[in-house]
Amino acid sequence: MQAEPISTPKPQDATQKVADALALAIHEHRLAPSTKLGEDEIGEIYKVSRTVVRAALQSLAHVQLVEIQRNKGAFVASPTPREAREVFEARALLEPRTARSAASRATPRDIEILKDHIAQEHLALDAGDNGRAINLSGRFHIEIARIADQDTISQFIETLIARSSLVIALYWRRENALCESHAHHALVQSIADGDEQNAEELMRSHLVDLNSALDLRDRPVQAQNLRELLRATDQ
Amino acid sequence: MQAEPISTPKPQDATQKVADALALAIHEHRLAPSTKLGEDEIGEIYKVSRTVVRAALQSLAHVQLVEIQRNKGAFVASPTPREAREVFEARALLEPRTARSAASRATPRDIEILKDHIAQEHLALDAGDNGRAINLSGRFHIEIARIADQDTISQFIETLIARSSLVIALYWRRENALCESHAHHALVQSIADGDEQNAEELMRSHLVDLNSALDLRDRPVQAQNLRELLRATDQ
DNA sequence: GTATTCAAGATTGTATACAATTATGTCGCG
DNA sequence: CGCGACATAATTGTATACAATCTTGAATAC
Repeated sequence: MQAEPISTPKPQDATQKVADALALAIHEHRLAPSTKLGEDEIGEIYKVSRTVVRAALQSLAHVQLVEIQRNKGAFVASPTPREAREVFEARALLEPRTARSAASRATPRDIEILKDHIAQEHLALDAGDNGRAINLSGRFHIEIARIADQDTISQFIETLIARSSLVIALYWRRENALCESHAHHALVQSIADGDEQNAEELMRSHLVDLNSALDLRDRPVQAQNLRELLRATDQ
Repeated sequence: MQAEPISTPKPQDATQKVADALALAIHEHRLAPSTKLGEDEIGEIYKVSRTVVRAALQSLAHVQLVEIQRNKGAFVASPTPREAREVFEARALLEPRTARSAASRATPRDIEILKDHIAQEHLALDAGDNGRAINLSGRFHIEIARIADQDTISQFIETLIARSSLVIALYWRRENALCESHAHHALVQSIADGDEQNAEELMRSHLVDLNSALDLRDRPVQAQNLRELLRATDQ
């Protein structure tokens, strides 16, 4: 645990705190896809009422980190291969442009932040904390979007990266996420240089690399629909 | 005094119904930007509790149709010129690609639907129902995204078009929205022909046209911060 | 007459209570 | 022994109650 901006003493929005905590757990792969998120259970954990928990869960459902089934409850989302493909297609559409824009706008301070992200990512990897590394890797992309100074598109990218974390949890096949670090480093370099063309191209190829590290062949999904599946196939 | 006329037809999700009703009202410009949306008031109108109303408002806040200020309440969103610009920039980034994809996938049934949309839009315009016309015009774009069969990007476009409705309410300067109808008609033609290149280009220029019909020069925003503004300037 | 303070009213934030739906486990029948 | 129906438990959906915060307005001091 490092110095994080914990400026939320208590009288701050409790809903946001719960949503953030759950999102972090999902991003760090501590909560696996299809995990049931009972309202009472979460409320007990965070010492808040179901009212607050429900608001948090709905918030997460809006960015598709959780799926809410009426009268059934909330579950950590479990993207289908199709959804996984779409997420990365959308990223391929948005992020290269964003990287270009970031290259044209980045301040020295921004570069510092990006390099810091990479450093922390390395630390997490060395410490074997894969979950944290994945989260940091995602936040690196979010940071670039922030630098690009396009709030609307940044928000989209943020949700896409959140979902990417789930996609990775489900469909990642390679063990070495190291290629990423190299790609990120090169990206920062081109952004620092203000080389828009290169930044855009590096981001594009980086996303292609990420995508190629996924195995999106259909698999009949796991826990969530398990009961329905078994009942349907009726073996 | 609990006796109500007949059934309280609430088999379906009440929250969604309230959210849809409010969204429609906003899209049709019956609710102006910065309008206060009191929870009790809305609850009384739709005969539901504040619990449901709050969920609906939060849902709308997620797509930025309303803005929620802590301890202050919910207001119909009032995009700044910057936000307005960003919304259309994002549309320019996403929709041409979507139109291309739609051109490659559209079925005869899809073409029927699109043409029907245009027809209804004409009817609304002739009837002088501007709100409905604007809403239909937006849904035309959403329909194209649906045909493109990319759910993730479609969702983004849907929120962008929703916000566009607010932008138009605030910054539209031309009276004649007729140009749109023509543009839509040409778009359908190219999609029906499967002419991907043309569809993409037509969508691009259509969005440029729309954007050029906006007057995004800053104006000190209106009602919402009015009180704060007056108190700050202290005249 | 203007400005400041403070108390009452109104509105939102959160917790709890009740209703509706779904899941589970037992009993009885074939 | 397996299957299905029913009762019970658990969970979610909705409503209401209470607490915290903000707004409003009036009384008072200057």
